[in-house]
Amino acid sequence: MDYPRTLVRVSTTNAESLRADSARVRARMLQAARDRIAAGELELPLNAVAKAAGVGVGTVYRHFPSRQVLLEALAAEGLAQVVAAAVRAAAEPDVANGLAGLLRVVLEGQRTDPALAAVLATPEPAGPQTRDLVGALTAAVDRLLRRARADGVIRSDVTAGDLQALLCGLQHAVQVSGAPTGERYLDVLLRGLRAHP
Amino acid sequence: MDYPRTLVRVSTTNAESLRADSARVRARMLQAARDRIAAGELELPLNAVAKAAGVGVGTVYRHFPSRQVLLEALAAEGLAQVVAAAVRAAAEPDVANGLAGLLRVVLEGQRTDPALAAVLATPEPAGPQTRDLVGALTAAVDRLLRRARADGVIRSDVTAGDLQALLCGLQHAVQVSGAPTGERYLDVLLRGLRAHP
DNA sequence: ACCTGAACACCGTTCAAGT
DNA sequence: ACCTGAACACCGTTCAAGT
Repeated sequence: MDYPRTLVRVSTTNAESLRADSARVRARMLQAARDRIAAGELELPLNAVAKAAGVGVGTVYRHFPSRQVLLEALAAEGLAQVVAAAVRAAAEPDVANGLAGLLRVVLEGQRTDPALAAVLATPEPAGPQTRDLVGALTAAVDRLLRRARADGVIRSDVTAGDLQALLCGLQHAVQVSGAPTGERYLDVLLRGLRAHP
Repeated sequence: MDYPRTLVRVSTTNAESLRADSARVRARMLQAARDRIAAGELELPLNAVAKAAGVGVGTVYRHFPSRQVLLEALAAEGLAQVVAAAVRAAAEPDVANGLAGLLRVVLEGQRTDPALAAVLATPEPAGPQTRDLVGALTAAVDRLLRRARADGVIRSDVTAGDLQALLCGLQHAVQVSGAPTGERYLDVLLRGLRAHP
Protein backbone atom coordinates (compact mmCIF):
# COMPACT_ATOMS: atom_id res chain seq x y z
CA MET A 1 0.00 0.00 0.00
CA ASP A 2 2.47 2.67 1.13
CA TYR A 3 5.96 1.24 1.01
CA PRO A 4 8.87 3.72 1.08
CA ARG A 5 9.79 4.85 -2.42
CA THR A 6 12.69 6.71 -0.88
CA LEU A 7 14.78 3.53 -0.83
CA VAL A 8 15.55 3.78 -4.54
CA ARG A 9 16.49 7.44 -4.68
CA VAL A 10 20.28 6.93 -4.73
CA SER A 11 22.35 7.69 -7.79
CA THR A 12 20.33 5.95 -10.47
CA THR A 13 18.68 7.05 -13.66
CA ASN A 14 14.92 7.12 -13.68
CA ALA A 15 14.78 3.89 -15.69
CA GLU A 16 17.09 2.16 -13.27
CA SER A 17 15.11 3.29 -10.28
CA LEU A 18 11.96 2.01 -11.89
CA ARG A 19 13.63 -1.31 -12.49
CA ALA A 20 14.82 -1.47 -8.92
CA ASP A 21 11.35 -0.67 -7.69
CA SER A 22 9.91 -3.29 -9.98
CA ALA A 23 12.39 -5.86 -8.78
CA ARG A 24 11.51 -5.16 -5.19
CA VAL A 25 7.80 -5.50 -5.93
CA ARG A 26 8.47 -8.76 -7.70
CA ALA A 27 10.49 -10.07 -4.77
CA ARG A 28 7.69 -9.13 -2.39
CA MET A 29 5.13 -11.03 -4.44
CA LEU A 30 7.34 -14.11 -4.59
CA GLN A 31 7.92 -13.92 -0.86
CA ALA A 32 4.20 -13.59 -0.20
CA ALA A 33 3.55 -16.64 -2.38
CA ARG A 34 6.25 -18.60 -0.59
CA ASP A 35 4.82 -17.60 2.78
CA ARG A 36 1.40 -18.88 1.77
CA ILE A 37 2.80 -22.19 0.57
CA ALA A 38 4.89 -22.52 3.71
CA ALA A 39 1.71 -21.94 5.71
CA GLY A 40 0.16 -24.91 3.94
CA GLU A 41 -2.02 -22.90 1.54
CA LEU A 42 -1.37 -24.68 -1.73
CA GLU A 43 -4.16 -22.87 -3.59
CA LEU A 44 -2.15 -19.70 -4.26
CA PRO A 45 -5.04 -17.38 -5.25
CA LEU A 46 -3.52 -14.43 -7.06
CA ASN A 47 -5.83 -11.96 -5.33
CA ALA A 48 -4.59 -13.22 -2.00
CA VAL A 49 -0.97 -13.04 -3.11
CA ALA A 50 -1.52 -9.45 -4.19
CA LYS A 51 -3.07 -8.49 -0.88
CA ALA A 52 -0.37 -10.27 1.13
CA ALA A 53 2.29 -8.50 -0.91
CA GLY A 54 0.57 -5.14 -0.47
CA VAL A 55 0.22 -4.80 -4.21
CA GLY A 56 -2.58 -4.35 -6.73
CA VAL A 57 -3.87 -7.46 -8.49
CA GLY A 58 -2.92 -6.05 -11.84
CA THR A 59 0.70 -5.93 -10.75
CA VAL A 60 0.71 -9.65 -10.09
CA TYR A 61 -0.68 -10.23 -13.56
CA ARG A 62 1.87 -7.91 -15.10
CA HIS A 63 4.76 -9.85 -13.59
CA PHE A 64 3.24 -13.32 -13.87
CA PRO A 65 0.84 -13.55 -16.83
CA SER A 66 -0.31 -17.00 -15.71
CA ARG A 67 -0.21 -19.00 -12.51
CA GLN A 68 2.17 -21.39 -14.23
CA VAL A 69 4.70 -18.58 -14.71
CA LEU A 70 4.48 -17.76 -11.01
CA LEU A 71 4.95 -21.41 -10.08
CA GLU A 72 7.98 -21.64 -12.33
CA ALA A 73 9.50 -18.56 -10.72
CA LEU A 74 8.97 -20.14 -7.31
CA ALA A 75 10.43 -23.45 -8.45
CA ALA A 76 13.43 -22.05 -10.31
CA GLU A 77 15.90 -22.50 -7.48
CA GLY A 78 14.81 -26.05 -6.66
CA LEU A 79 14.82 -26.95 -10.34
CA ALA A 80 18.36 -25.66 -10.72
CA GLN A 81 19.42 -27.88 -7.82
CA VAL A 82 17.80 -30.87 -9.51
CA VAL A 83 19.67 -30.11 -12.71
CA ALA A 84 22.94 -29.93 -10.80
CA ALA A 85 22.20 -33.26 -9.16
CA ALA A 86 21.45 -34.81 -12.55
CA VAL A 87 24.72 -33.52 -13.98
CA ARG A 88 26.62 -34.99 -11.05
CA ALA A 89 24.75 -38.29 -11.38
CA ALA A 90 25.54 -38.53 -15.07
CA ALA A 91 29.23 -38.23 -14.21
CA GLU A 92 29.22 -40.66 -11.31
CA PRO A 93 31.36 -43.77 -11.85
CA ASP A 94 28.76 -46.17 -10.42
CA VAL A 95 25.81 -45.70 -12.79
CA ALA A 96 23.24 -47.63 -10.82
CA ASN A 97 24.17 -45.64 -7.75
CA GLY A 98 23.95 -42.39 -9.67
CA LEU A 99 20.50 -43.24 -10.95
CA ALA A 100 19.18 -44.27 -7.55
CA GLY A 101 20.63 -41.19 -5.91
CA LEU A 102 19.16 -38.86 -8.50
CA LEU A 103 15.69 -40.33 -8.17
CA ARG A 104 15.95 -39.95 -4.42
CA VAL A 105 16.94 -36.30 -4.71
CA VAL A 106 14.11 -35.49 -7.12
CA LEU A 107 11.54 -37.28 -5.00
CA GLU A 108 12.69 -35.45 -1.92
CA GLY A 109 12.58 -32.16 -3.83
CA GLN A 110 9.01 -32.81 -4.93
CA ARG A 111 8.00 -33.73 -1.43
CA THR A 112 9.37 -30.60 0.18
CA ASP A 113 8.74 -28.11 -2.63
CA PRO A 114 5.17 -28.13 -3.98
CA ALA A 115 6.02 -25.58 -6.67
CA LEU A 116 8.80 -27.84 -7.96
CA ALA A 117 6.40 -30.79 -7.96
CA ALA A 118 3.86 -28.78 -9.93
CA VAL A 119 6.41 -27.64 -12.52
CA LEU A 120 7.82 -31.15 -12.99
CA ALA A 121 4.27 -32.43 -13.51
CA THR A 122 3.40 -30.06 -16.37
CA PRO A 123 4.44 -31.22 -19.83
CA GLU A 124 5.29 -27.82 -21.28
CA PRO A 125 7.09 -25.07 -19.35
CA ALA A 126 5.64 -21.59 -19.81
CA GLY A 127 8.79 -19.49 -19.45
CA PRO A 128 12.08 -19.68 -21.37
CA GLN A 129 14.17 -19.97 -18.21
CA THR A 130 12.29 -23.05 -17.09
CA ARG A 131 12.41 -24.43 -20.60
CA ASP A 132 16.20 -24.15 -20.54
CA LEU A 133 16.46 -25.79 -17.13
CA VAL A 134 14.19 -28.65 -18.14
CA GLY A 135 16.18 -29.03 -21.34
CA ALA A 136 19.41 -29.29 -19.37
CA LEU A 137 17.77 -31.77 -17.01
CA THR A 138 16.60 -33.96 -19.87
CA ALA A 139 20.05 -33.83 -21.48
CA ALA A 140 21.79 -34.89 -18.28
CA VAL A 141 19.29 -37.68 -17.64
CA ASP A 142 19.71 -38.84 -21.23
CA ARG A 143 23.46 -39.12 -20.70
CA LEU A 144 22.86 -41.05 -17.50
CA LEU A 145 20.37 -43.38 -19.21
CA ARG A 146 22.72 -44.04 -22.12
CA ARG A 147 25.41 -45.14 -19.72
CA ALA A 148 22.94 -47.19 -17.71
CA ARG A 149 21.70 -48.97 -20.80
CA ALA A 150 25.23 -49.66 -21.94
CA ASP A 151 26.02 -51.16 -18.55
CA GLY A 152 22.85 -53.21 -18.73
CA VAL A 153 21.47 -51.87 -15.48
CA ILE A 154 18.20 -50.51 -16.91
CA ARG A 155 15.48 -51.59 -19.32
CA SER A 156 16.33 -50.38 -22.77
CA ASP A 157 12.89 -48.84 -23.46
CA VAL A 158 12.95 -46.27 -20.67
CA THR A 159 13.40 -42.64 -21.71
CA ALA A 160 14.08 -39.47 -19.73
CA GLY A 161 10.43 -38.56 -20.22
CA ASP A 162 9.35 -41.90 -18.79
CA LEU A 163 11.51 -41.31 -15.77
CA GLN A 164 9.99 -37.87 -15.21
CA ALA A 165 6.44 -39.21 -15.52
CA LEU A 166 7.14 -42.18 -13.27
CA LEU A 167 8.61 -39.91 -10.61
CA CYS A 168 5.57 -37.63 -10.71
CA GLY A 169 3.44 -40.72 -10.28
CA LEU A 170 5.58 -41.99 -7.44
CA GLN A 171 5.25 -38.70 -5.63
CA HIS A 172 1.49 -38.88 -6.11
CA ALA A 173 1.47 -42.41 -4.71
CA VAL A 174 3.40 -41.28 -1.64
CA GLN A 175 0.88 -38.48 -1.12
CA VAL A 176 -2.11 -40.79 -1.48
CA SER A 177 -0.62 -43.36 0.85
CA GLY A 178 0.16 -40.73 3.45
CA ALA A 179 3.50 -42.40 4.09
CA PRO A 180 6.13 -40.03 5.50
CA THR A 181 8.75 -41.07 2.95
CA GLY A 182 8.69 -42.76 -0.44
CA GLU A 183 11.72 -44.97 0.19
CA ARG A 184 9.83 -48.26 -0.23
CA TYR A 185 7.99 -47.14 -3.34
CA LEU A 186 11.23 -45.85 -4.78
CA ASP A 187 12.73 -49.27 -4.23
CA VAL A 188 9.81 -50.84 -6.14
CA LEU A 189 10.37 -48.43 -9.00
CA LEU A 190 14.12 -48.99 -9.13
CA ARG A 191 13.66 -52.77 -9.23
CA GLY A 192 11.02 -52.41 -11.92
CA LEU A 193 13.39 -50.34 -14.03
CA ARG A 194 16.20 -52.87 -13.94
CA ALA A 195 17.11 -54.67 -17.12
CA HIS A 196 15.66 -58.17 -17.05
CA PRO A 197 17.70 -61.05 -18.38
CA MET B 1 -37.72 -25.88 -14.01
CA ASP B 2 -41.12 -27.23 -15.06
CA TYR B 3 -40.85 -30.98 -15.40
CA PRO B 4 -44.13 -32.94 -15.42
CA ARG B 5 -45.22 -33.85 -11.91
CA THR B 6 -48.07 -35.86 -13.44
CA LEU B 7 -45.71 -38.76 -14.03
CA VAL B 8 -45.91 -39.85 -10.40
CA ARG B 9 -49.66 -39.59 -9.92
CA VAL B 10 -50.41 -43.34 -10.18
CA SER B 11 -51.51 -45.35 -7.15
CA THR B 12 -48.96 -44.21 -4.60
CA THR B 13 -49.18 -42.61 -1.21
CA ASN B 14 -48.02 -39.05 -0.93
CA ALA B 15 -44.73 -40.14 0.67
CA GLU B 16 -44.06 -42.57 -2.13
CA SER B 17 -44.78 -40.01 -4.80
CA LEU B 18 -42.40 -37.62 -3.14
CA ARG B 19 -39.76 -40.30 -3.08
CA ALA B 20 -40.32 -41.07 -6.74
CA ASP B 21 -40.04 -37.41 -7.57
CA SER B 22 -36.92 -37.11 -5.52
CA ALA B 23 -35.40 -40.13 -7.19
CA ARG B 24 -36.06 -38.66 -10.62
CA VAL B 25 -34.48 -35.36 -9.61
CA ARG B 26 -31.47 -37.23 -8.28
CA ALA B 27 -31.14 -39.20 -11.50
CA ARG B 28 -31.30 -36.00 -13.52
CA MET B 29 -28.51 -34.44 -11.50
CA LEU B 30 -26.32 -37.50 -11.89
CA GLN B 31 -26.98 -37.56 -15.61
CA ALA B 32 -26.13 -33.87 -15.91
CA ALA B 33 -22.87 -34.48 -14.05
CA ARG B 34 -22.05 -37.45 -16.29
CA ASP B 35 -22.79 -35.37 -19.38
CA ARG B 36 -20.41 -32.68 -18.22
CA ILE B 37 -17.64 -35.20 -17.54
CA ALA B 38 -18.26 -36.91 -20.86
CA ALA B 39 -17.94 -33.50 -22.50
CA GLY B 40 -14.49 -33.18 -20.98
CA GLU B 41 -15.45 -30.77 -18.20
CA LEU B 42 -13.73 -32.34 -15.22
CA GLU B 43 -14.36 -29.35 -12.97
CA LEU B 44 -17.95 -30.30 -12.08
CA PRO B 45 -19.10 -26.96 -10.60
CA LEU B 46 -22.23 -27.67 -8.58
CA ASN B 47 -23.95 -24.51 -9.81
CA ALA B 48 -23.44 -25.69 -13.37
CA VAL B 49 -24.71 -29.17 -12.55
CA ALA B 50 -27.83 -27.63 -11.01
CA LYS B 51 -28.49 -25.49 -14.04
CA ALA B 52 -27.88 -28.35 -16.46
CA ALA B 53 -30.25 -30.55 -14.46
CA GLY B 54 -32.89 -27.80 -14.36
CA VAL B 55 -32.77 -27.80 -10.58
CA GLY B 56 -32.06 -25.32 -7.81
CA VAL B 57 -28.57 -25.28 -6.33
CA GLY B 58 -29.95 -26.14 -2.93
CA THR B 59 -31.33 -29.39 -4.31
CA VAL B 60 -27.88 -30.49 -5.38
CA TYR B 61 -26.57 -29.77 -1.89
CA ARG B 62 -29.50 -31.62 -0.32
CA HIS B 63 -28.73 -34.78 -2.28
CA PHE B 64 -24.96 -34.47 -2.28
CA PRO B 65 -23.70 -32.64 0.81
CA SER B 66 -20.19 -32.51 -0.59
CA ARG B 67 -18.60 -32.88 -4.00
CA GLN B 68 -16.98 -36.07 -2.76
CA VAL B 69 -20.43 -37.62 -2.18
CA LEU B 70 -21.43 -36.72 -5.74
CA LEU B 71 -18.22 -38.22 -7.10
CA GLU B 72 -18.81 -41.41 -5.15
CA ALA B 73 -22.33 -41.68 -6.53
CA LEU B 74 -20.94 -41.29 -10.04
CA ALA B 75 -18.20 -43.84 -9.39
CA ALA B 76 -20.37 -46.44 -7.64
CA GLU B 77 -20.96 -48.59 -10.69
CA GLY B 78 -17.33 -48.60 -11.79
CA LEU B 79 -16.19 -49.29 -8.27
CA ALA B 80 -18.52 -52.28 -8.03
CA GLN B 81 -17.01 -53.65 -11.22
CA VAL B 82 -13.53 -53.26 -9.77
CA VAL B 83 -14.61 -55.13 -6.64
CA ALA B 84 -16.00 -57.96 -8.78
CA ALA B 85 -12.75 -58.13 -10.71
CA ALA B 86 -10.77 -58.29 -7.45
CA VAL B 87 -12.95 -61.12 -6.15
CA ARG B 88 -12.40 -63.05 -9.37
CA ALA B 89 -8.66 -62.36 -9.27
CA ALA B 90 -8.41 -63.62 -5.69
CA ALA B 91 -9.95 -66.89 -6.79
CA GLU B 92 -7.89 -67.33 -9.93
CA PRO B 93 -5.59 -70.39 -9.90
CA ASP B 94 -2.61 -68.54 -11.38
CA VAL B 95 -1.91 -65.89 -8.75
CA ALA B 96 0.60 -63.84 -10.72
CA ASN B 97 -1.82 -63.77 -13.61
CA GLY B 98 -4.68 -62.74 -11.33
CA LEU B 99 -2.64 -59.87 -9.89
CA ALA B 100 -1.50 -58.59 -13.26
CA GLY B 101 -5.02 -58.79 -14.66
CA LEU B 102 -6.53 -56.95 -11.73
CA LEU B 103 -4.02 -54.12 -11.94
CA ARG B 104 -4.74 -53.82 -15.63
CA VAL B 105 -8.50 -53.64 -15.02
CA VAL B 106 -8.16 -50.99 -12.32
CA LEU B 107 -5.78 -48.89 -14.39
CA GLU B 108 -8.14 -49.05 -17.36
CA GLY B 109 -11.06 -48.11 -15.11
CA GLN B 110 -9.18 -45.08 -13.79
CA ARG B 111 -8.26 -44.03 -17.28
CA THR B 112 -11.79 -44.14 -18.65
CA ASP B 113 -13.72 -43.07 -15.54
CA PRO B 114 -12.42 -39.86 -13.93
CA ALA B 115 -14.89 -40.17 -11.06
CA LEU B 116 -13.57 -43.63 -10.24
CA ALA B 117 -10.01 -42.32 -10.38
CA ALA B 118 -10.92 -39.52 -7.98
CA VAL B 119 -12.61 -41.85 -5.51
CA LEU B 120 -9.74 -44.32 -5.55
CA ALA B 121 -7.33 -41.45 -4.89
CA THR B 122 -9.05 -40.21 -1.73
CA PRO B 123 -8.01 -41.94 1.48
CA GLU B 124 -11.39 -41.84 3.23
CA PRO B 125 -14.72 -42.45 1.49
CA ALA B 126 -17.50 -40.03 2.46
CA GLY B 127 -20.55 -42.28 2.06
CA PRO B 128 -21.28 -45.65 3.68
CA GLN B 129 -21.94 -47.37 0.36
CA THR B 130 -18.51 -46.44 -0.95
CA ARG B 131 -16.97 -47.36 2.38
CA ASP B 132 -18.47 -50.84 2.05
CA LEU B 133 -17.28 -51.24 -1.52
CA VAL B 134 -13.78 -50.11 -0.66
CA GLY B 135 -13.82 -52.48 2.30
CA ALA B 136 -14.78 -55.36 0.05
CA LEU B 137 -12.07 -54.35 -2.41
CA THR B 138 -9.42 -54.26 0.29
CA ALA B 139 -10.53 -57.65 1.62
CA ALA B 140 -10.35 -59.27 -1.82
CA VAL B 141 -6.96 -57.72 -2.56
CA ASP B 142 -5.73 -58.88 0.85
CA ARG B 143 -6.72 -62.45 0.00
CA LEU B 144 -4.95 -62.14 -3.33
CA LEU B 145 -1.82 -60.73 -1.71
CA ARG B 146 -1.73 -63.45 0.94
CA ARG B 147 -1.76 -66.09 -1.78
CA ALA B 148 0.81 -64.17 -3.81
CA ARG B 149 3.14 -63.91 -0.85
CA ALA B 150 2.72 -67.61 -0.06
CA ASP B 151 3.63 -68.43 -3.65
CA GLY B 152 6.61 -66.14 -3.46
CA VAL B 153 5.54 -64.02 -6.42
CA ILE B 154 5.44 -60.70 -4.58
CA ARG B 155 7.54 -58.72 -2.10
CA SER B 156 6.38 -59.52 1.39
CA ASP B 157 6.11 -55.88 2.51
CA VAL B 158 3.45 -54.80 0.02
CA THR B 159 -0.05 -54.18 1.42
CA ALA B 160 -3.41 -53.61 -0.26
CA GLY B 161 -3.05 -49.93 0.62
CA ASP B 162 0.35 -49.82 -1.08
CA LEU B 163 -1.15 -51.32 -4.19
CA GLN B 164 -3.93 -48.74 -4.25
CA ALA B 165 -1.50 -45.86 -3.80
CA LEU B 166 0.90 -47.22 -6.41
CA LEU B 167 -1.92 -47.58 -8.91
CA CYS B 168 -3.07 -44.01 -8.32
CA GLY B 169 0.49 -42.94 -8.91
CA LEU B 170 0.77 -45.04 -12.03
CA GLN B 171 -2.36 -43.49 -13.45
CA HIS B 172 -0.93 -40.06 -12.69
CA ALA B 173 2.29 -41.01 -14.47
CA VAL B 174 0.36 -42.12 -17.53
CA GLN B 175 -1.49 -38.81 -17.54
CA VAL B 176 1.68 -36.77 -17.20
CA SER B 177 3.44 -38.73 -19.92
CA GLY B 178 0.51 -38.35 -22.27
CA ALA B 179 0.93 -41.96 -23.36
CA PRO B 180 -2.26 -43.55 -24.68
CA THR B 181 -1.94 -46.60 -22.45
CA GLY B 182 -0.04 -47.45 -19.31
CA GLU B 183 1.00 -50.94 -20.41
CA ARG B 184 4.73 -50.26 -20.21
CA TYR B 185 4.53 -48.50 -16.86
CA LEU B 186 2.36 -51.30 -15.56
CA ASP B 187 5.06 -53.73 -16.58
CA VAL B 188 7.63 -51.71 -14.65
CA LEU B 189 5.40 -51.77 -11.58
CA LEU B 190 4.72 -55.50 -11.80
CA ARG B 191 8.42 -56.28 -12.07
CA GLY B 192 9.17 -53.98 -9.17
CA LEU B 193 6.60 -55.76 -7.03
CA ARG B 194 8.07 -59.22 -7.61
CA ALA B 195 9.73 -61.00 -4.74
CA HIS B 196 13.48 -60.70 -5.06
CA PRO B 197 15.67 -63.66 -4.19
C1' DA C 1 6.51 2.87 -17.75
C1' DC C 2 4.42 0.97 -13.91
C1' DC C 3 0.98 0.42 -10.37
C1' DT C 4 -3.79 0.60 -8.37
C1' DG C 5 -8.13 -1.14 -7.51
C1' DA C 6 -12.88 -0.97 -9.18
C1' DA C 7 -15.58 -3.91 -12.02
C1' DC C 8 -17.43 -8.00 -14.10
C1' DA C 9 -18.05 -12.93 -14.45
C1' DC C 10 -18.14 -17.10 -12.07
C1' DC C 11 -18.35 -20.67 -8.37
C1' DG C 12 -19.22 -22.40 -3.38
C1' DT C 13 -22.48 -22.40 0.09
C1' DT C 14 -26.42 -21.03 2.93
C1' DC C 15 -31.09 -20.12 4.01
C1' DA C 16 -35.63 -17.80 3.97
C1' DA C 17 -39.51 -18.39 1.22
C1' DG C 18 -42.37 -21.11 -1.48
C1' DT C 19 -45.11 -25.77 -2.92
C1' DA D 1 -40.90 -32.87 3.20
C1' DC D 2 -38.77 -31.08 -0.64
C1' DC D 3 -37.42 -27.58 -3.92
C1' DT D 4 -36.17 -22.79 -5.46
C1' DG D 5 -33.20 -19.18 -6.16
C1' DA D 6 -31.65 -14.83 -4.06
C1' DA D 7 -27.76 -13.59 -1.37
C1' DC D 8 -23.12 -13.38 0.35
C1' DA D 9 -18.27 -14.41 0.13
C1' DC D 10 -14.51 -15.35 -2.71
C1' DC D 11 -11.41 -15.85 -6.78
C1' DG D 12 -9.94 -15.00 -11.83
C1' DT D 13 -9.14 -11.51 -14.99
C1' DT D 14 -9.38 -7.02 -17.30
C1' DC D 15 -8.78 -2.19 -17.85
C1' DA D 16 -9.49 2.79 -17.15
C1' DA D 17 -7.42 5.92 -14.17
C1' DG D 18 -3.69 7.41 -11.57
C1' DT D 19 1.70 8.37 -10.47
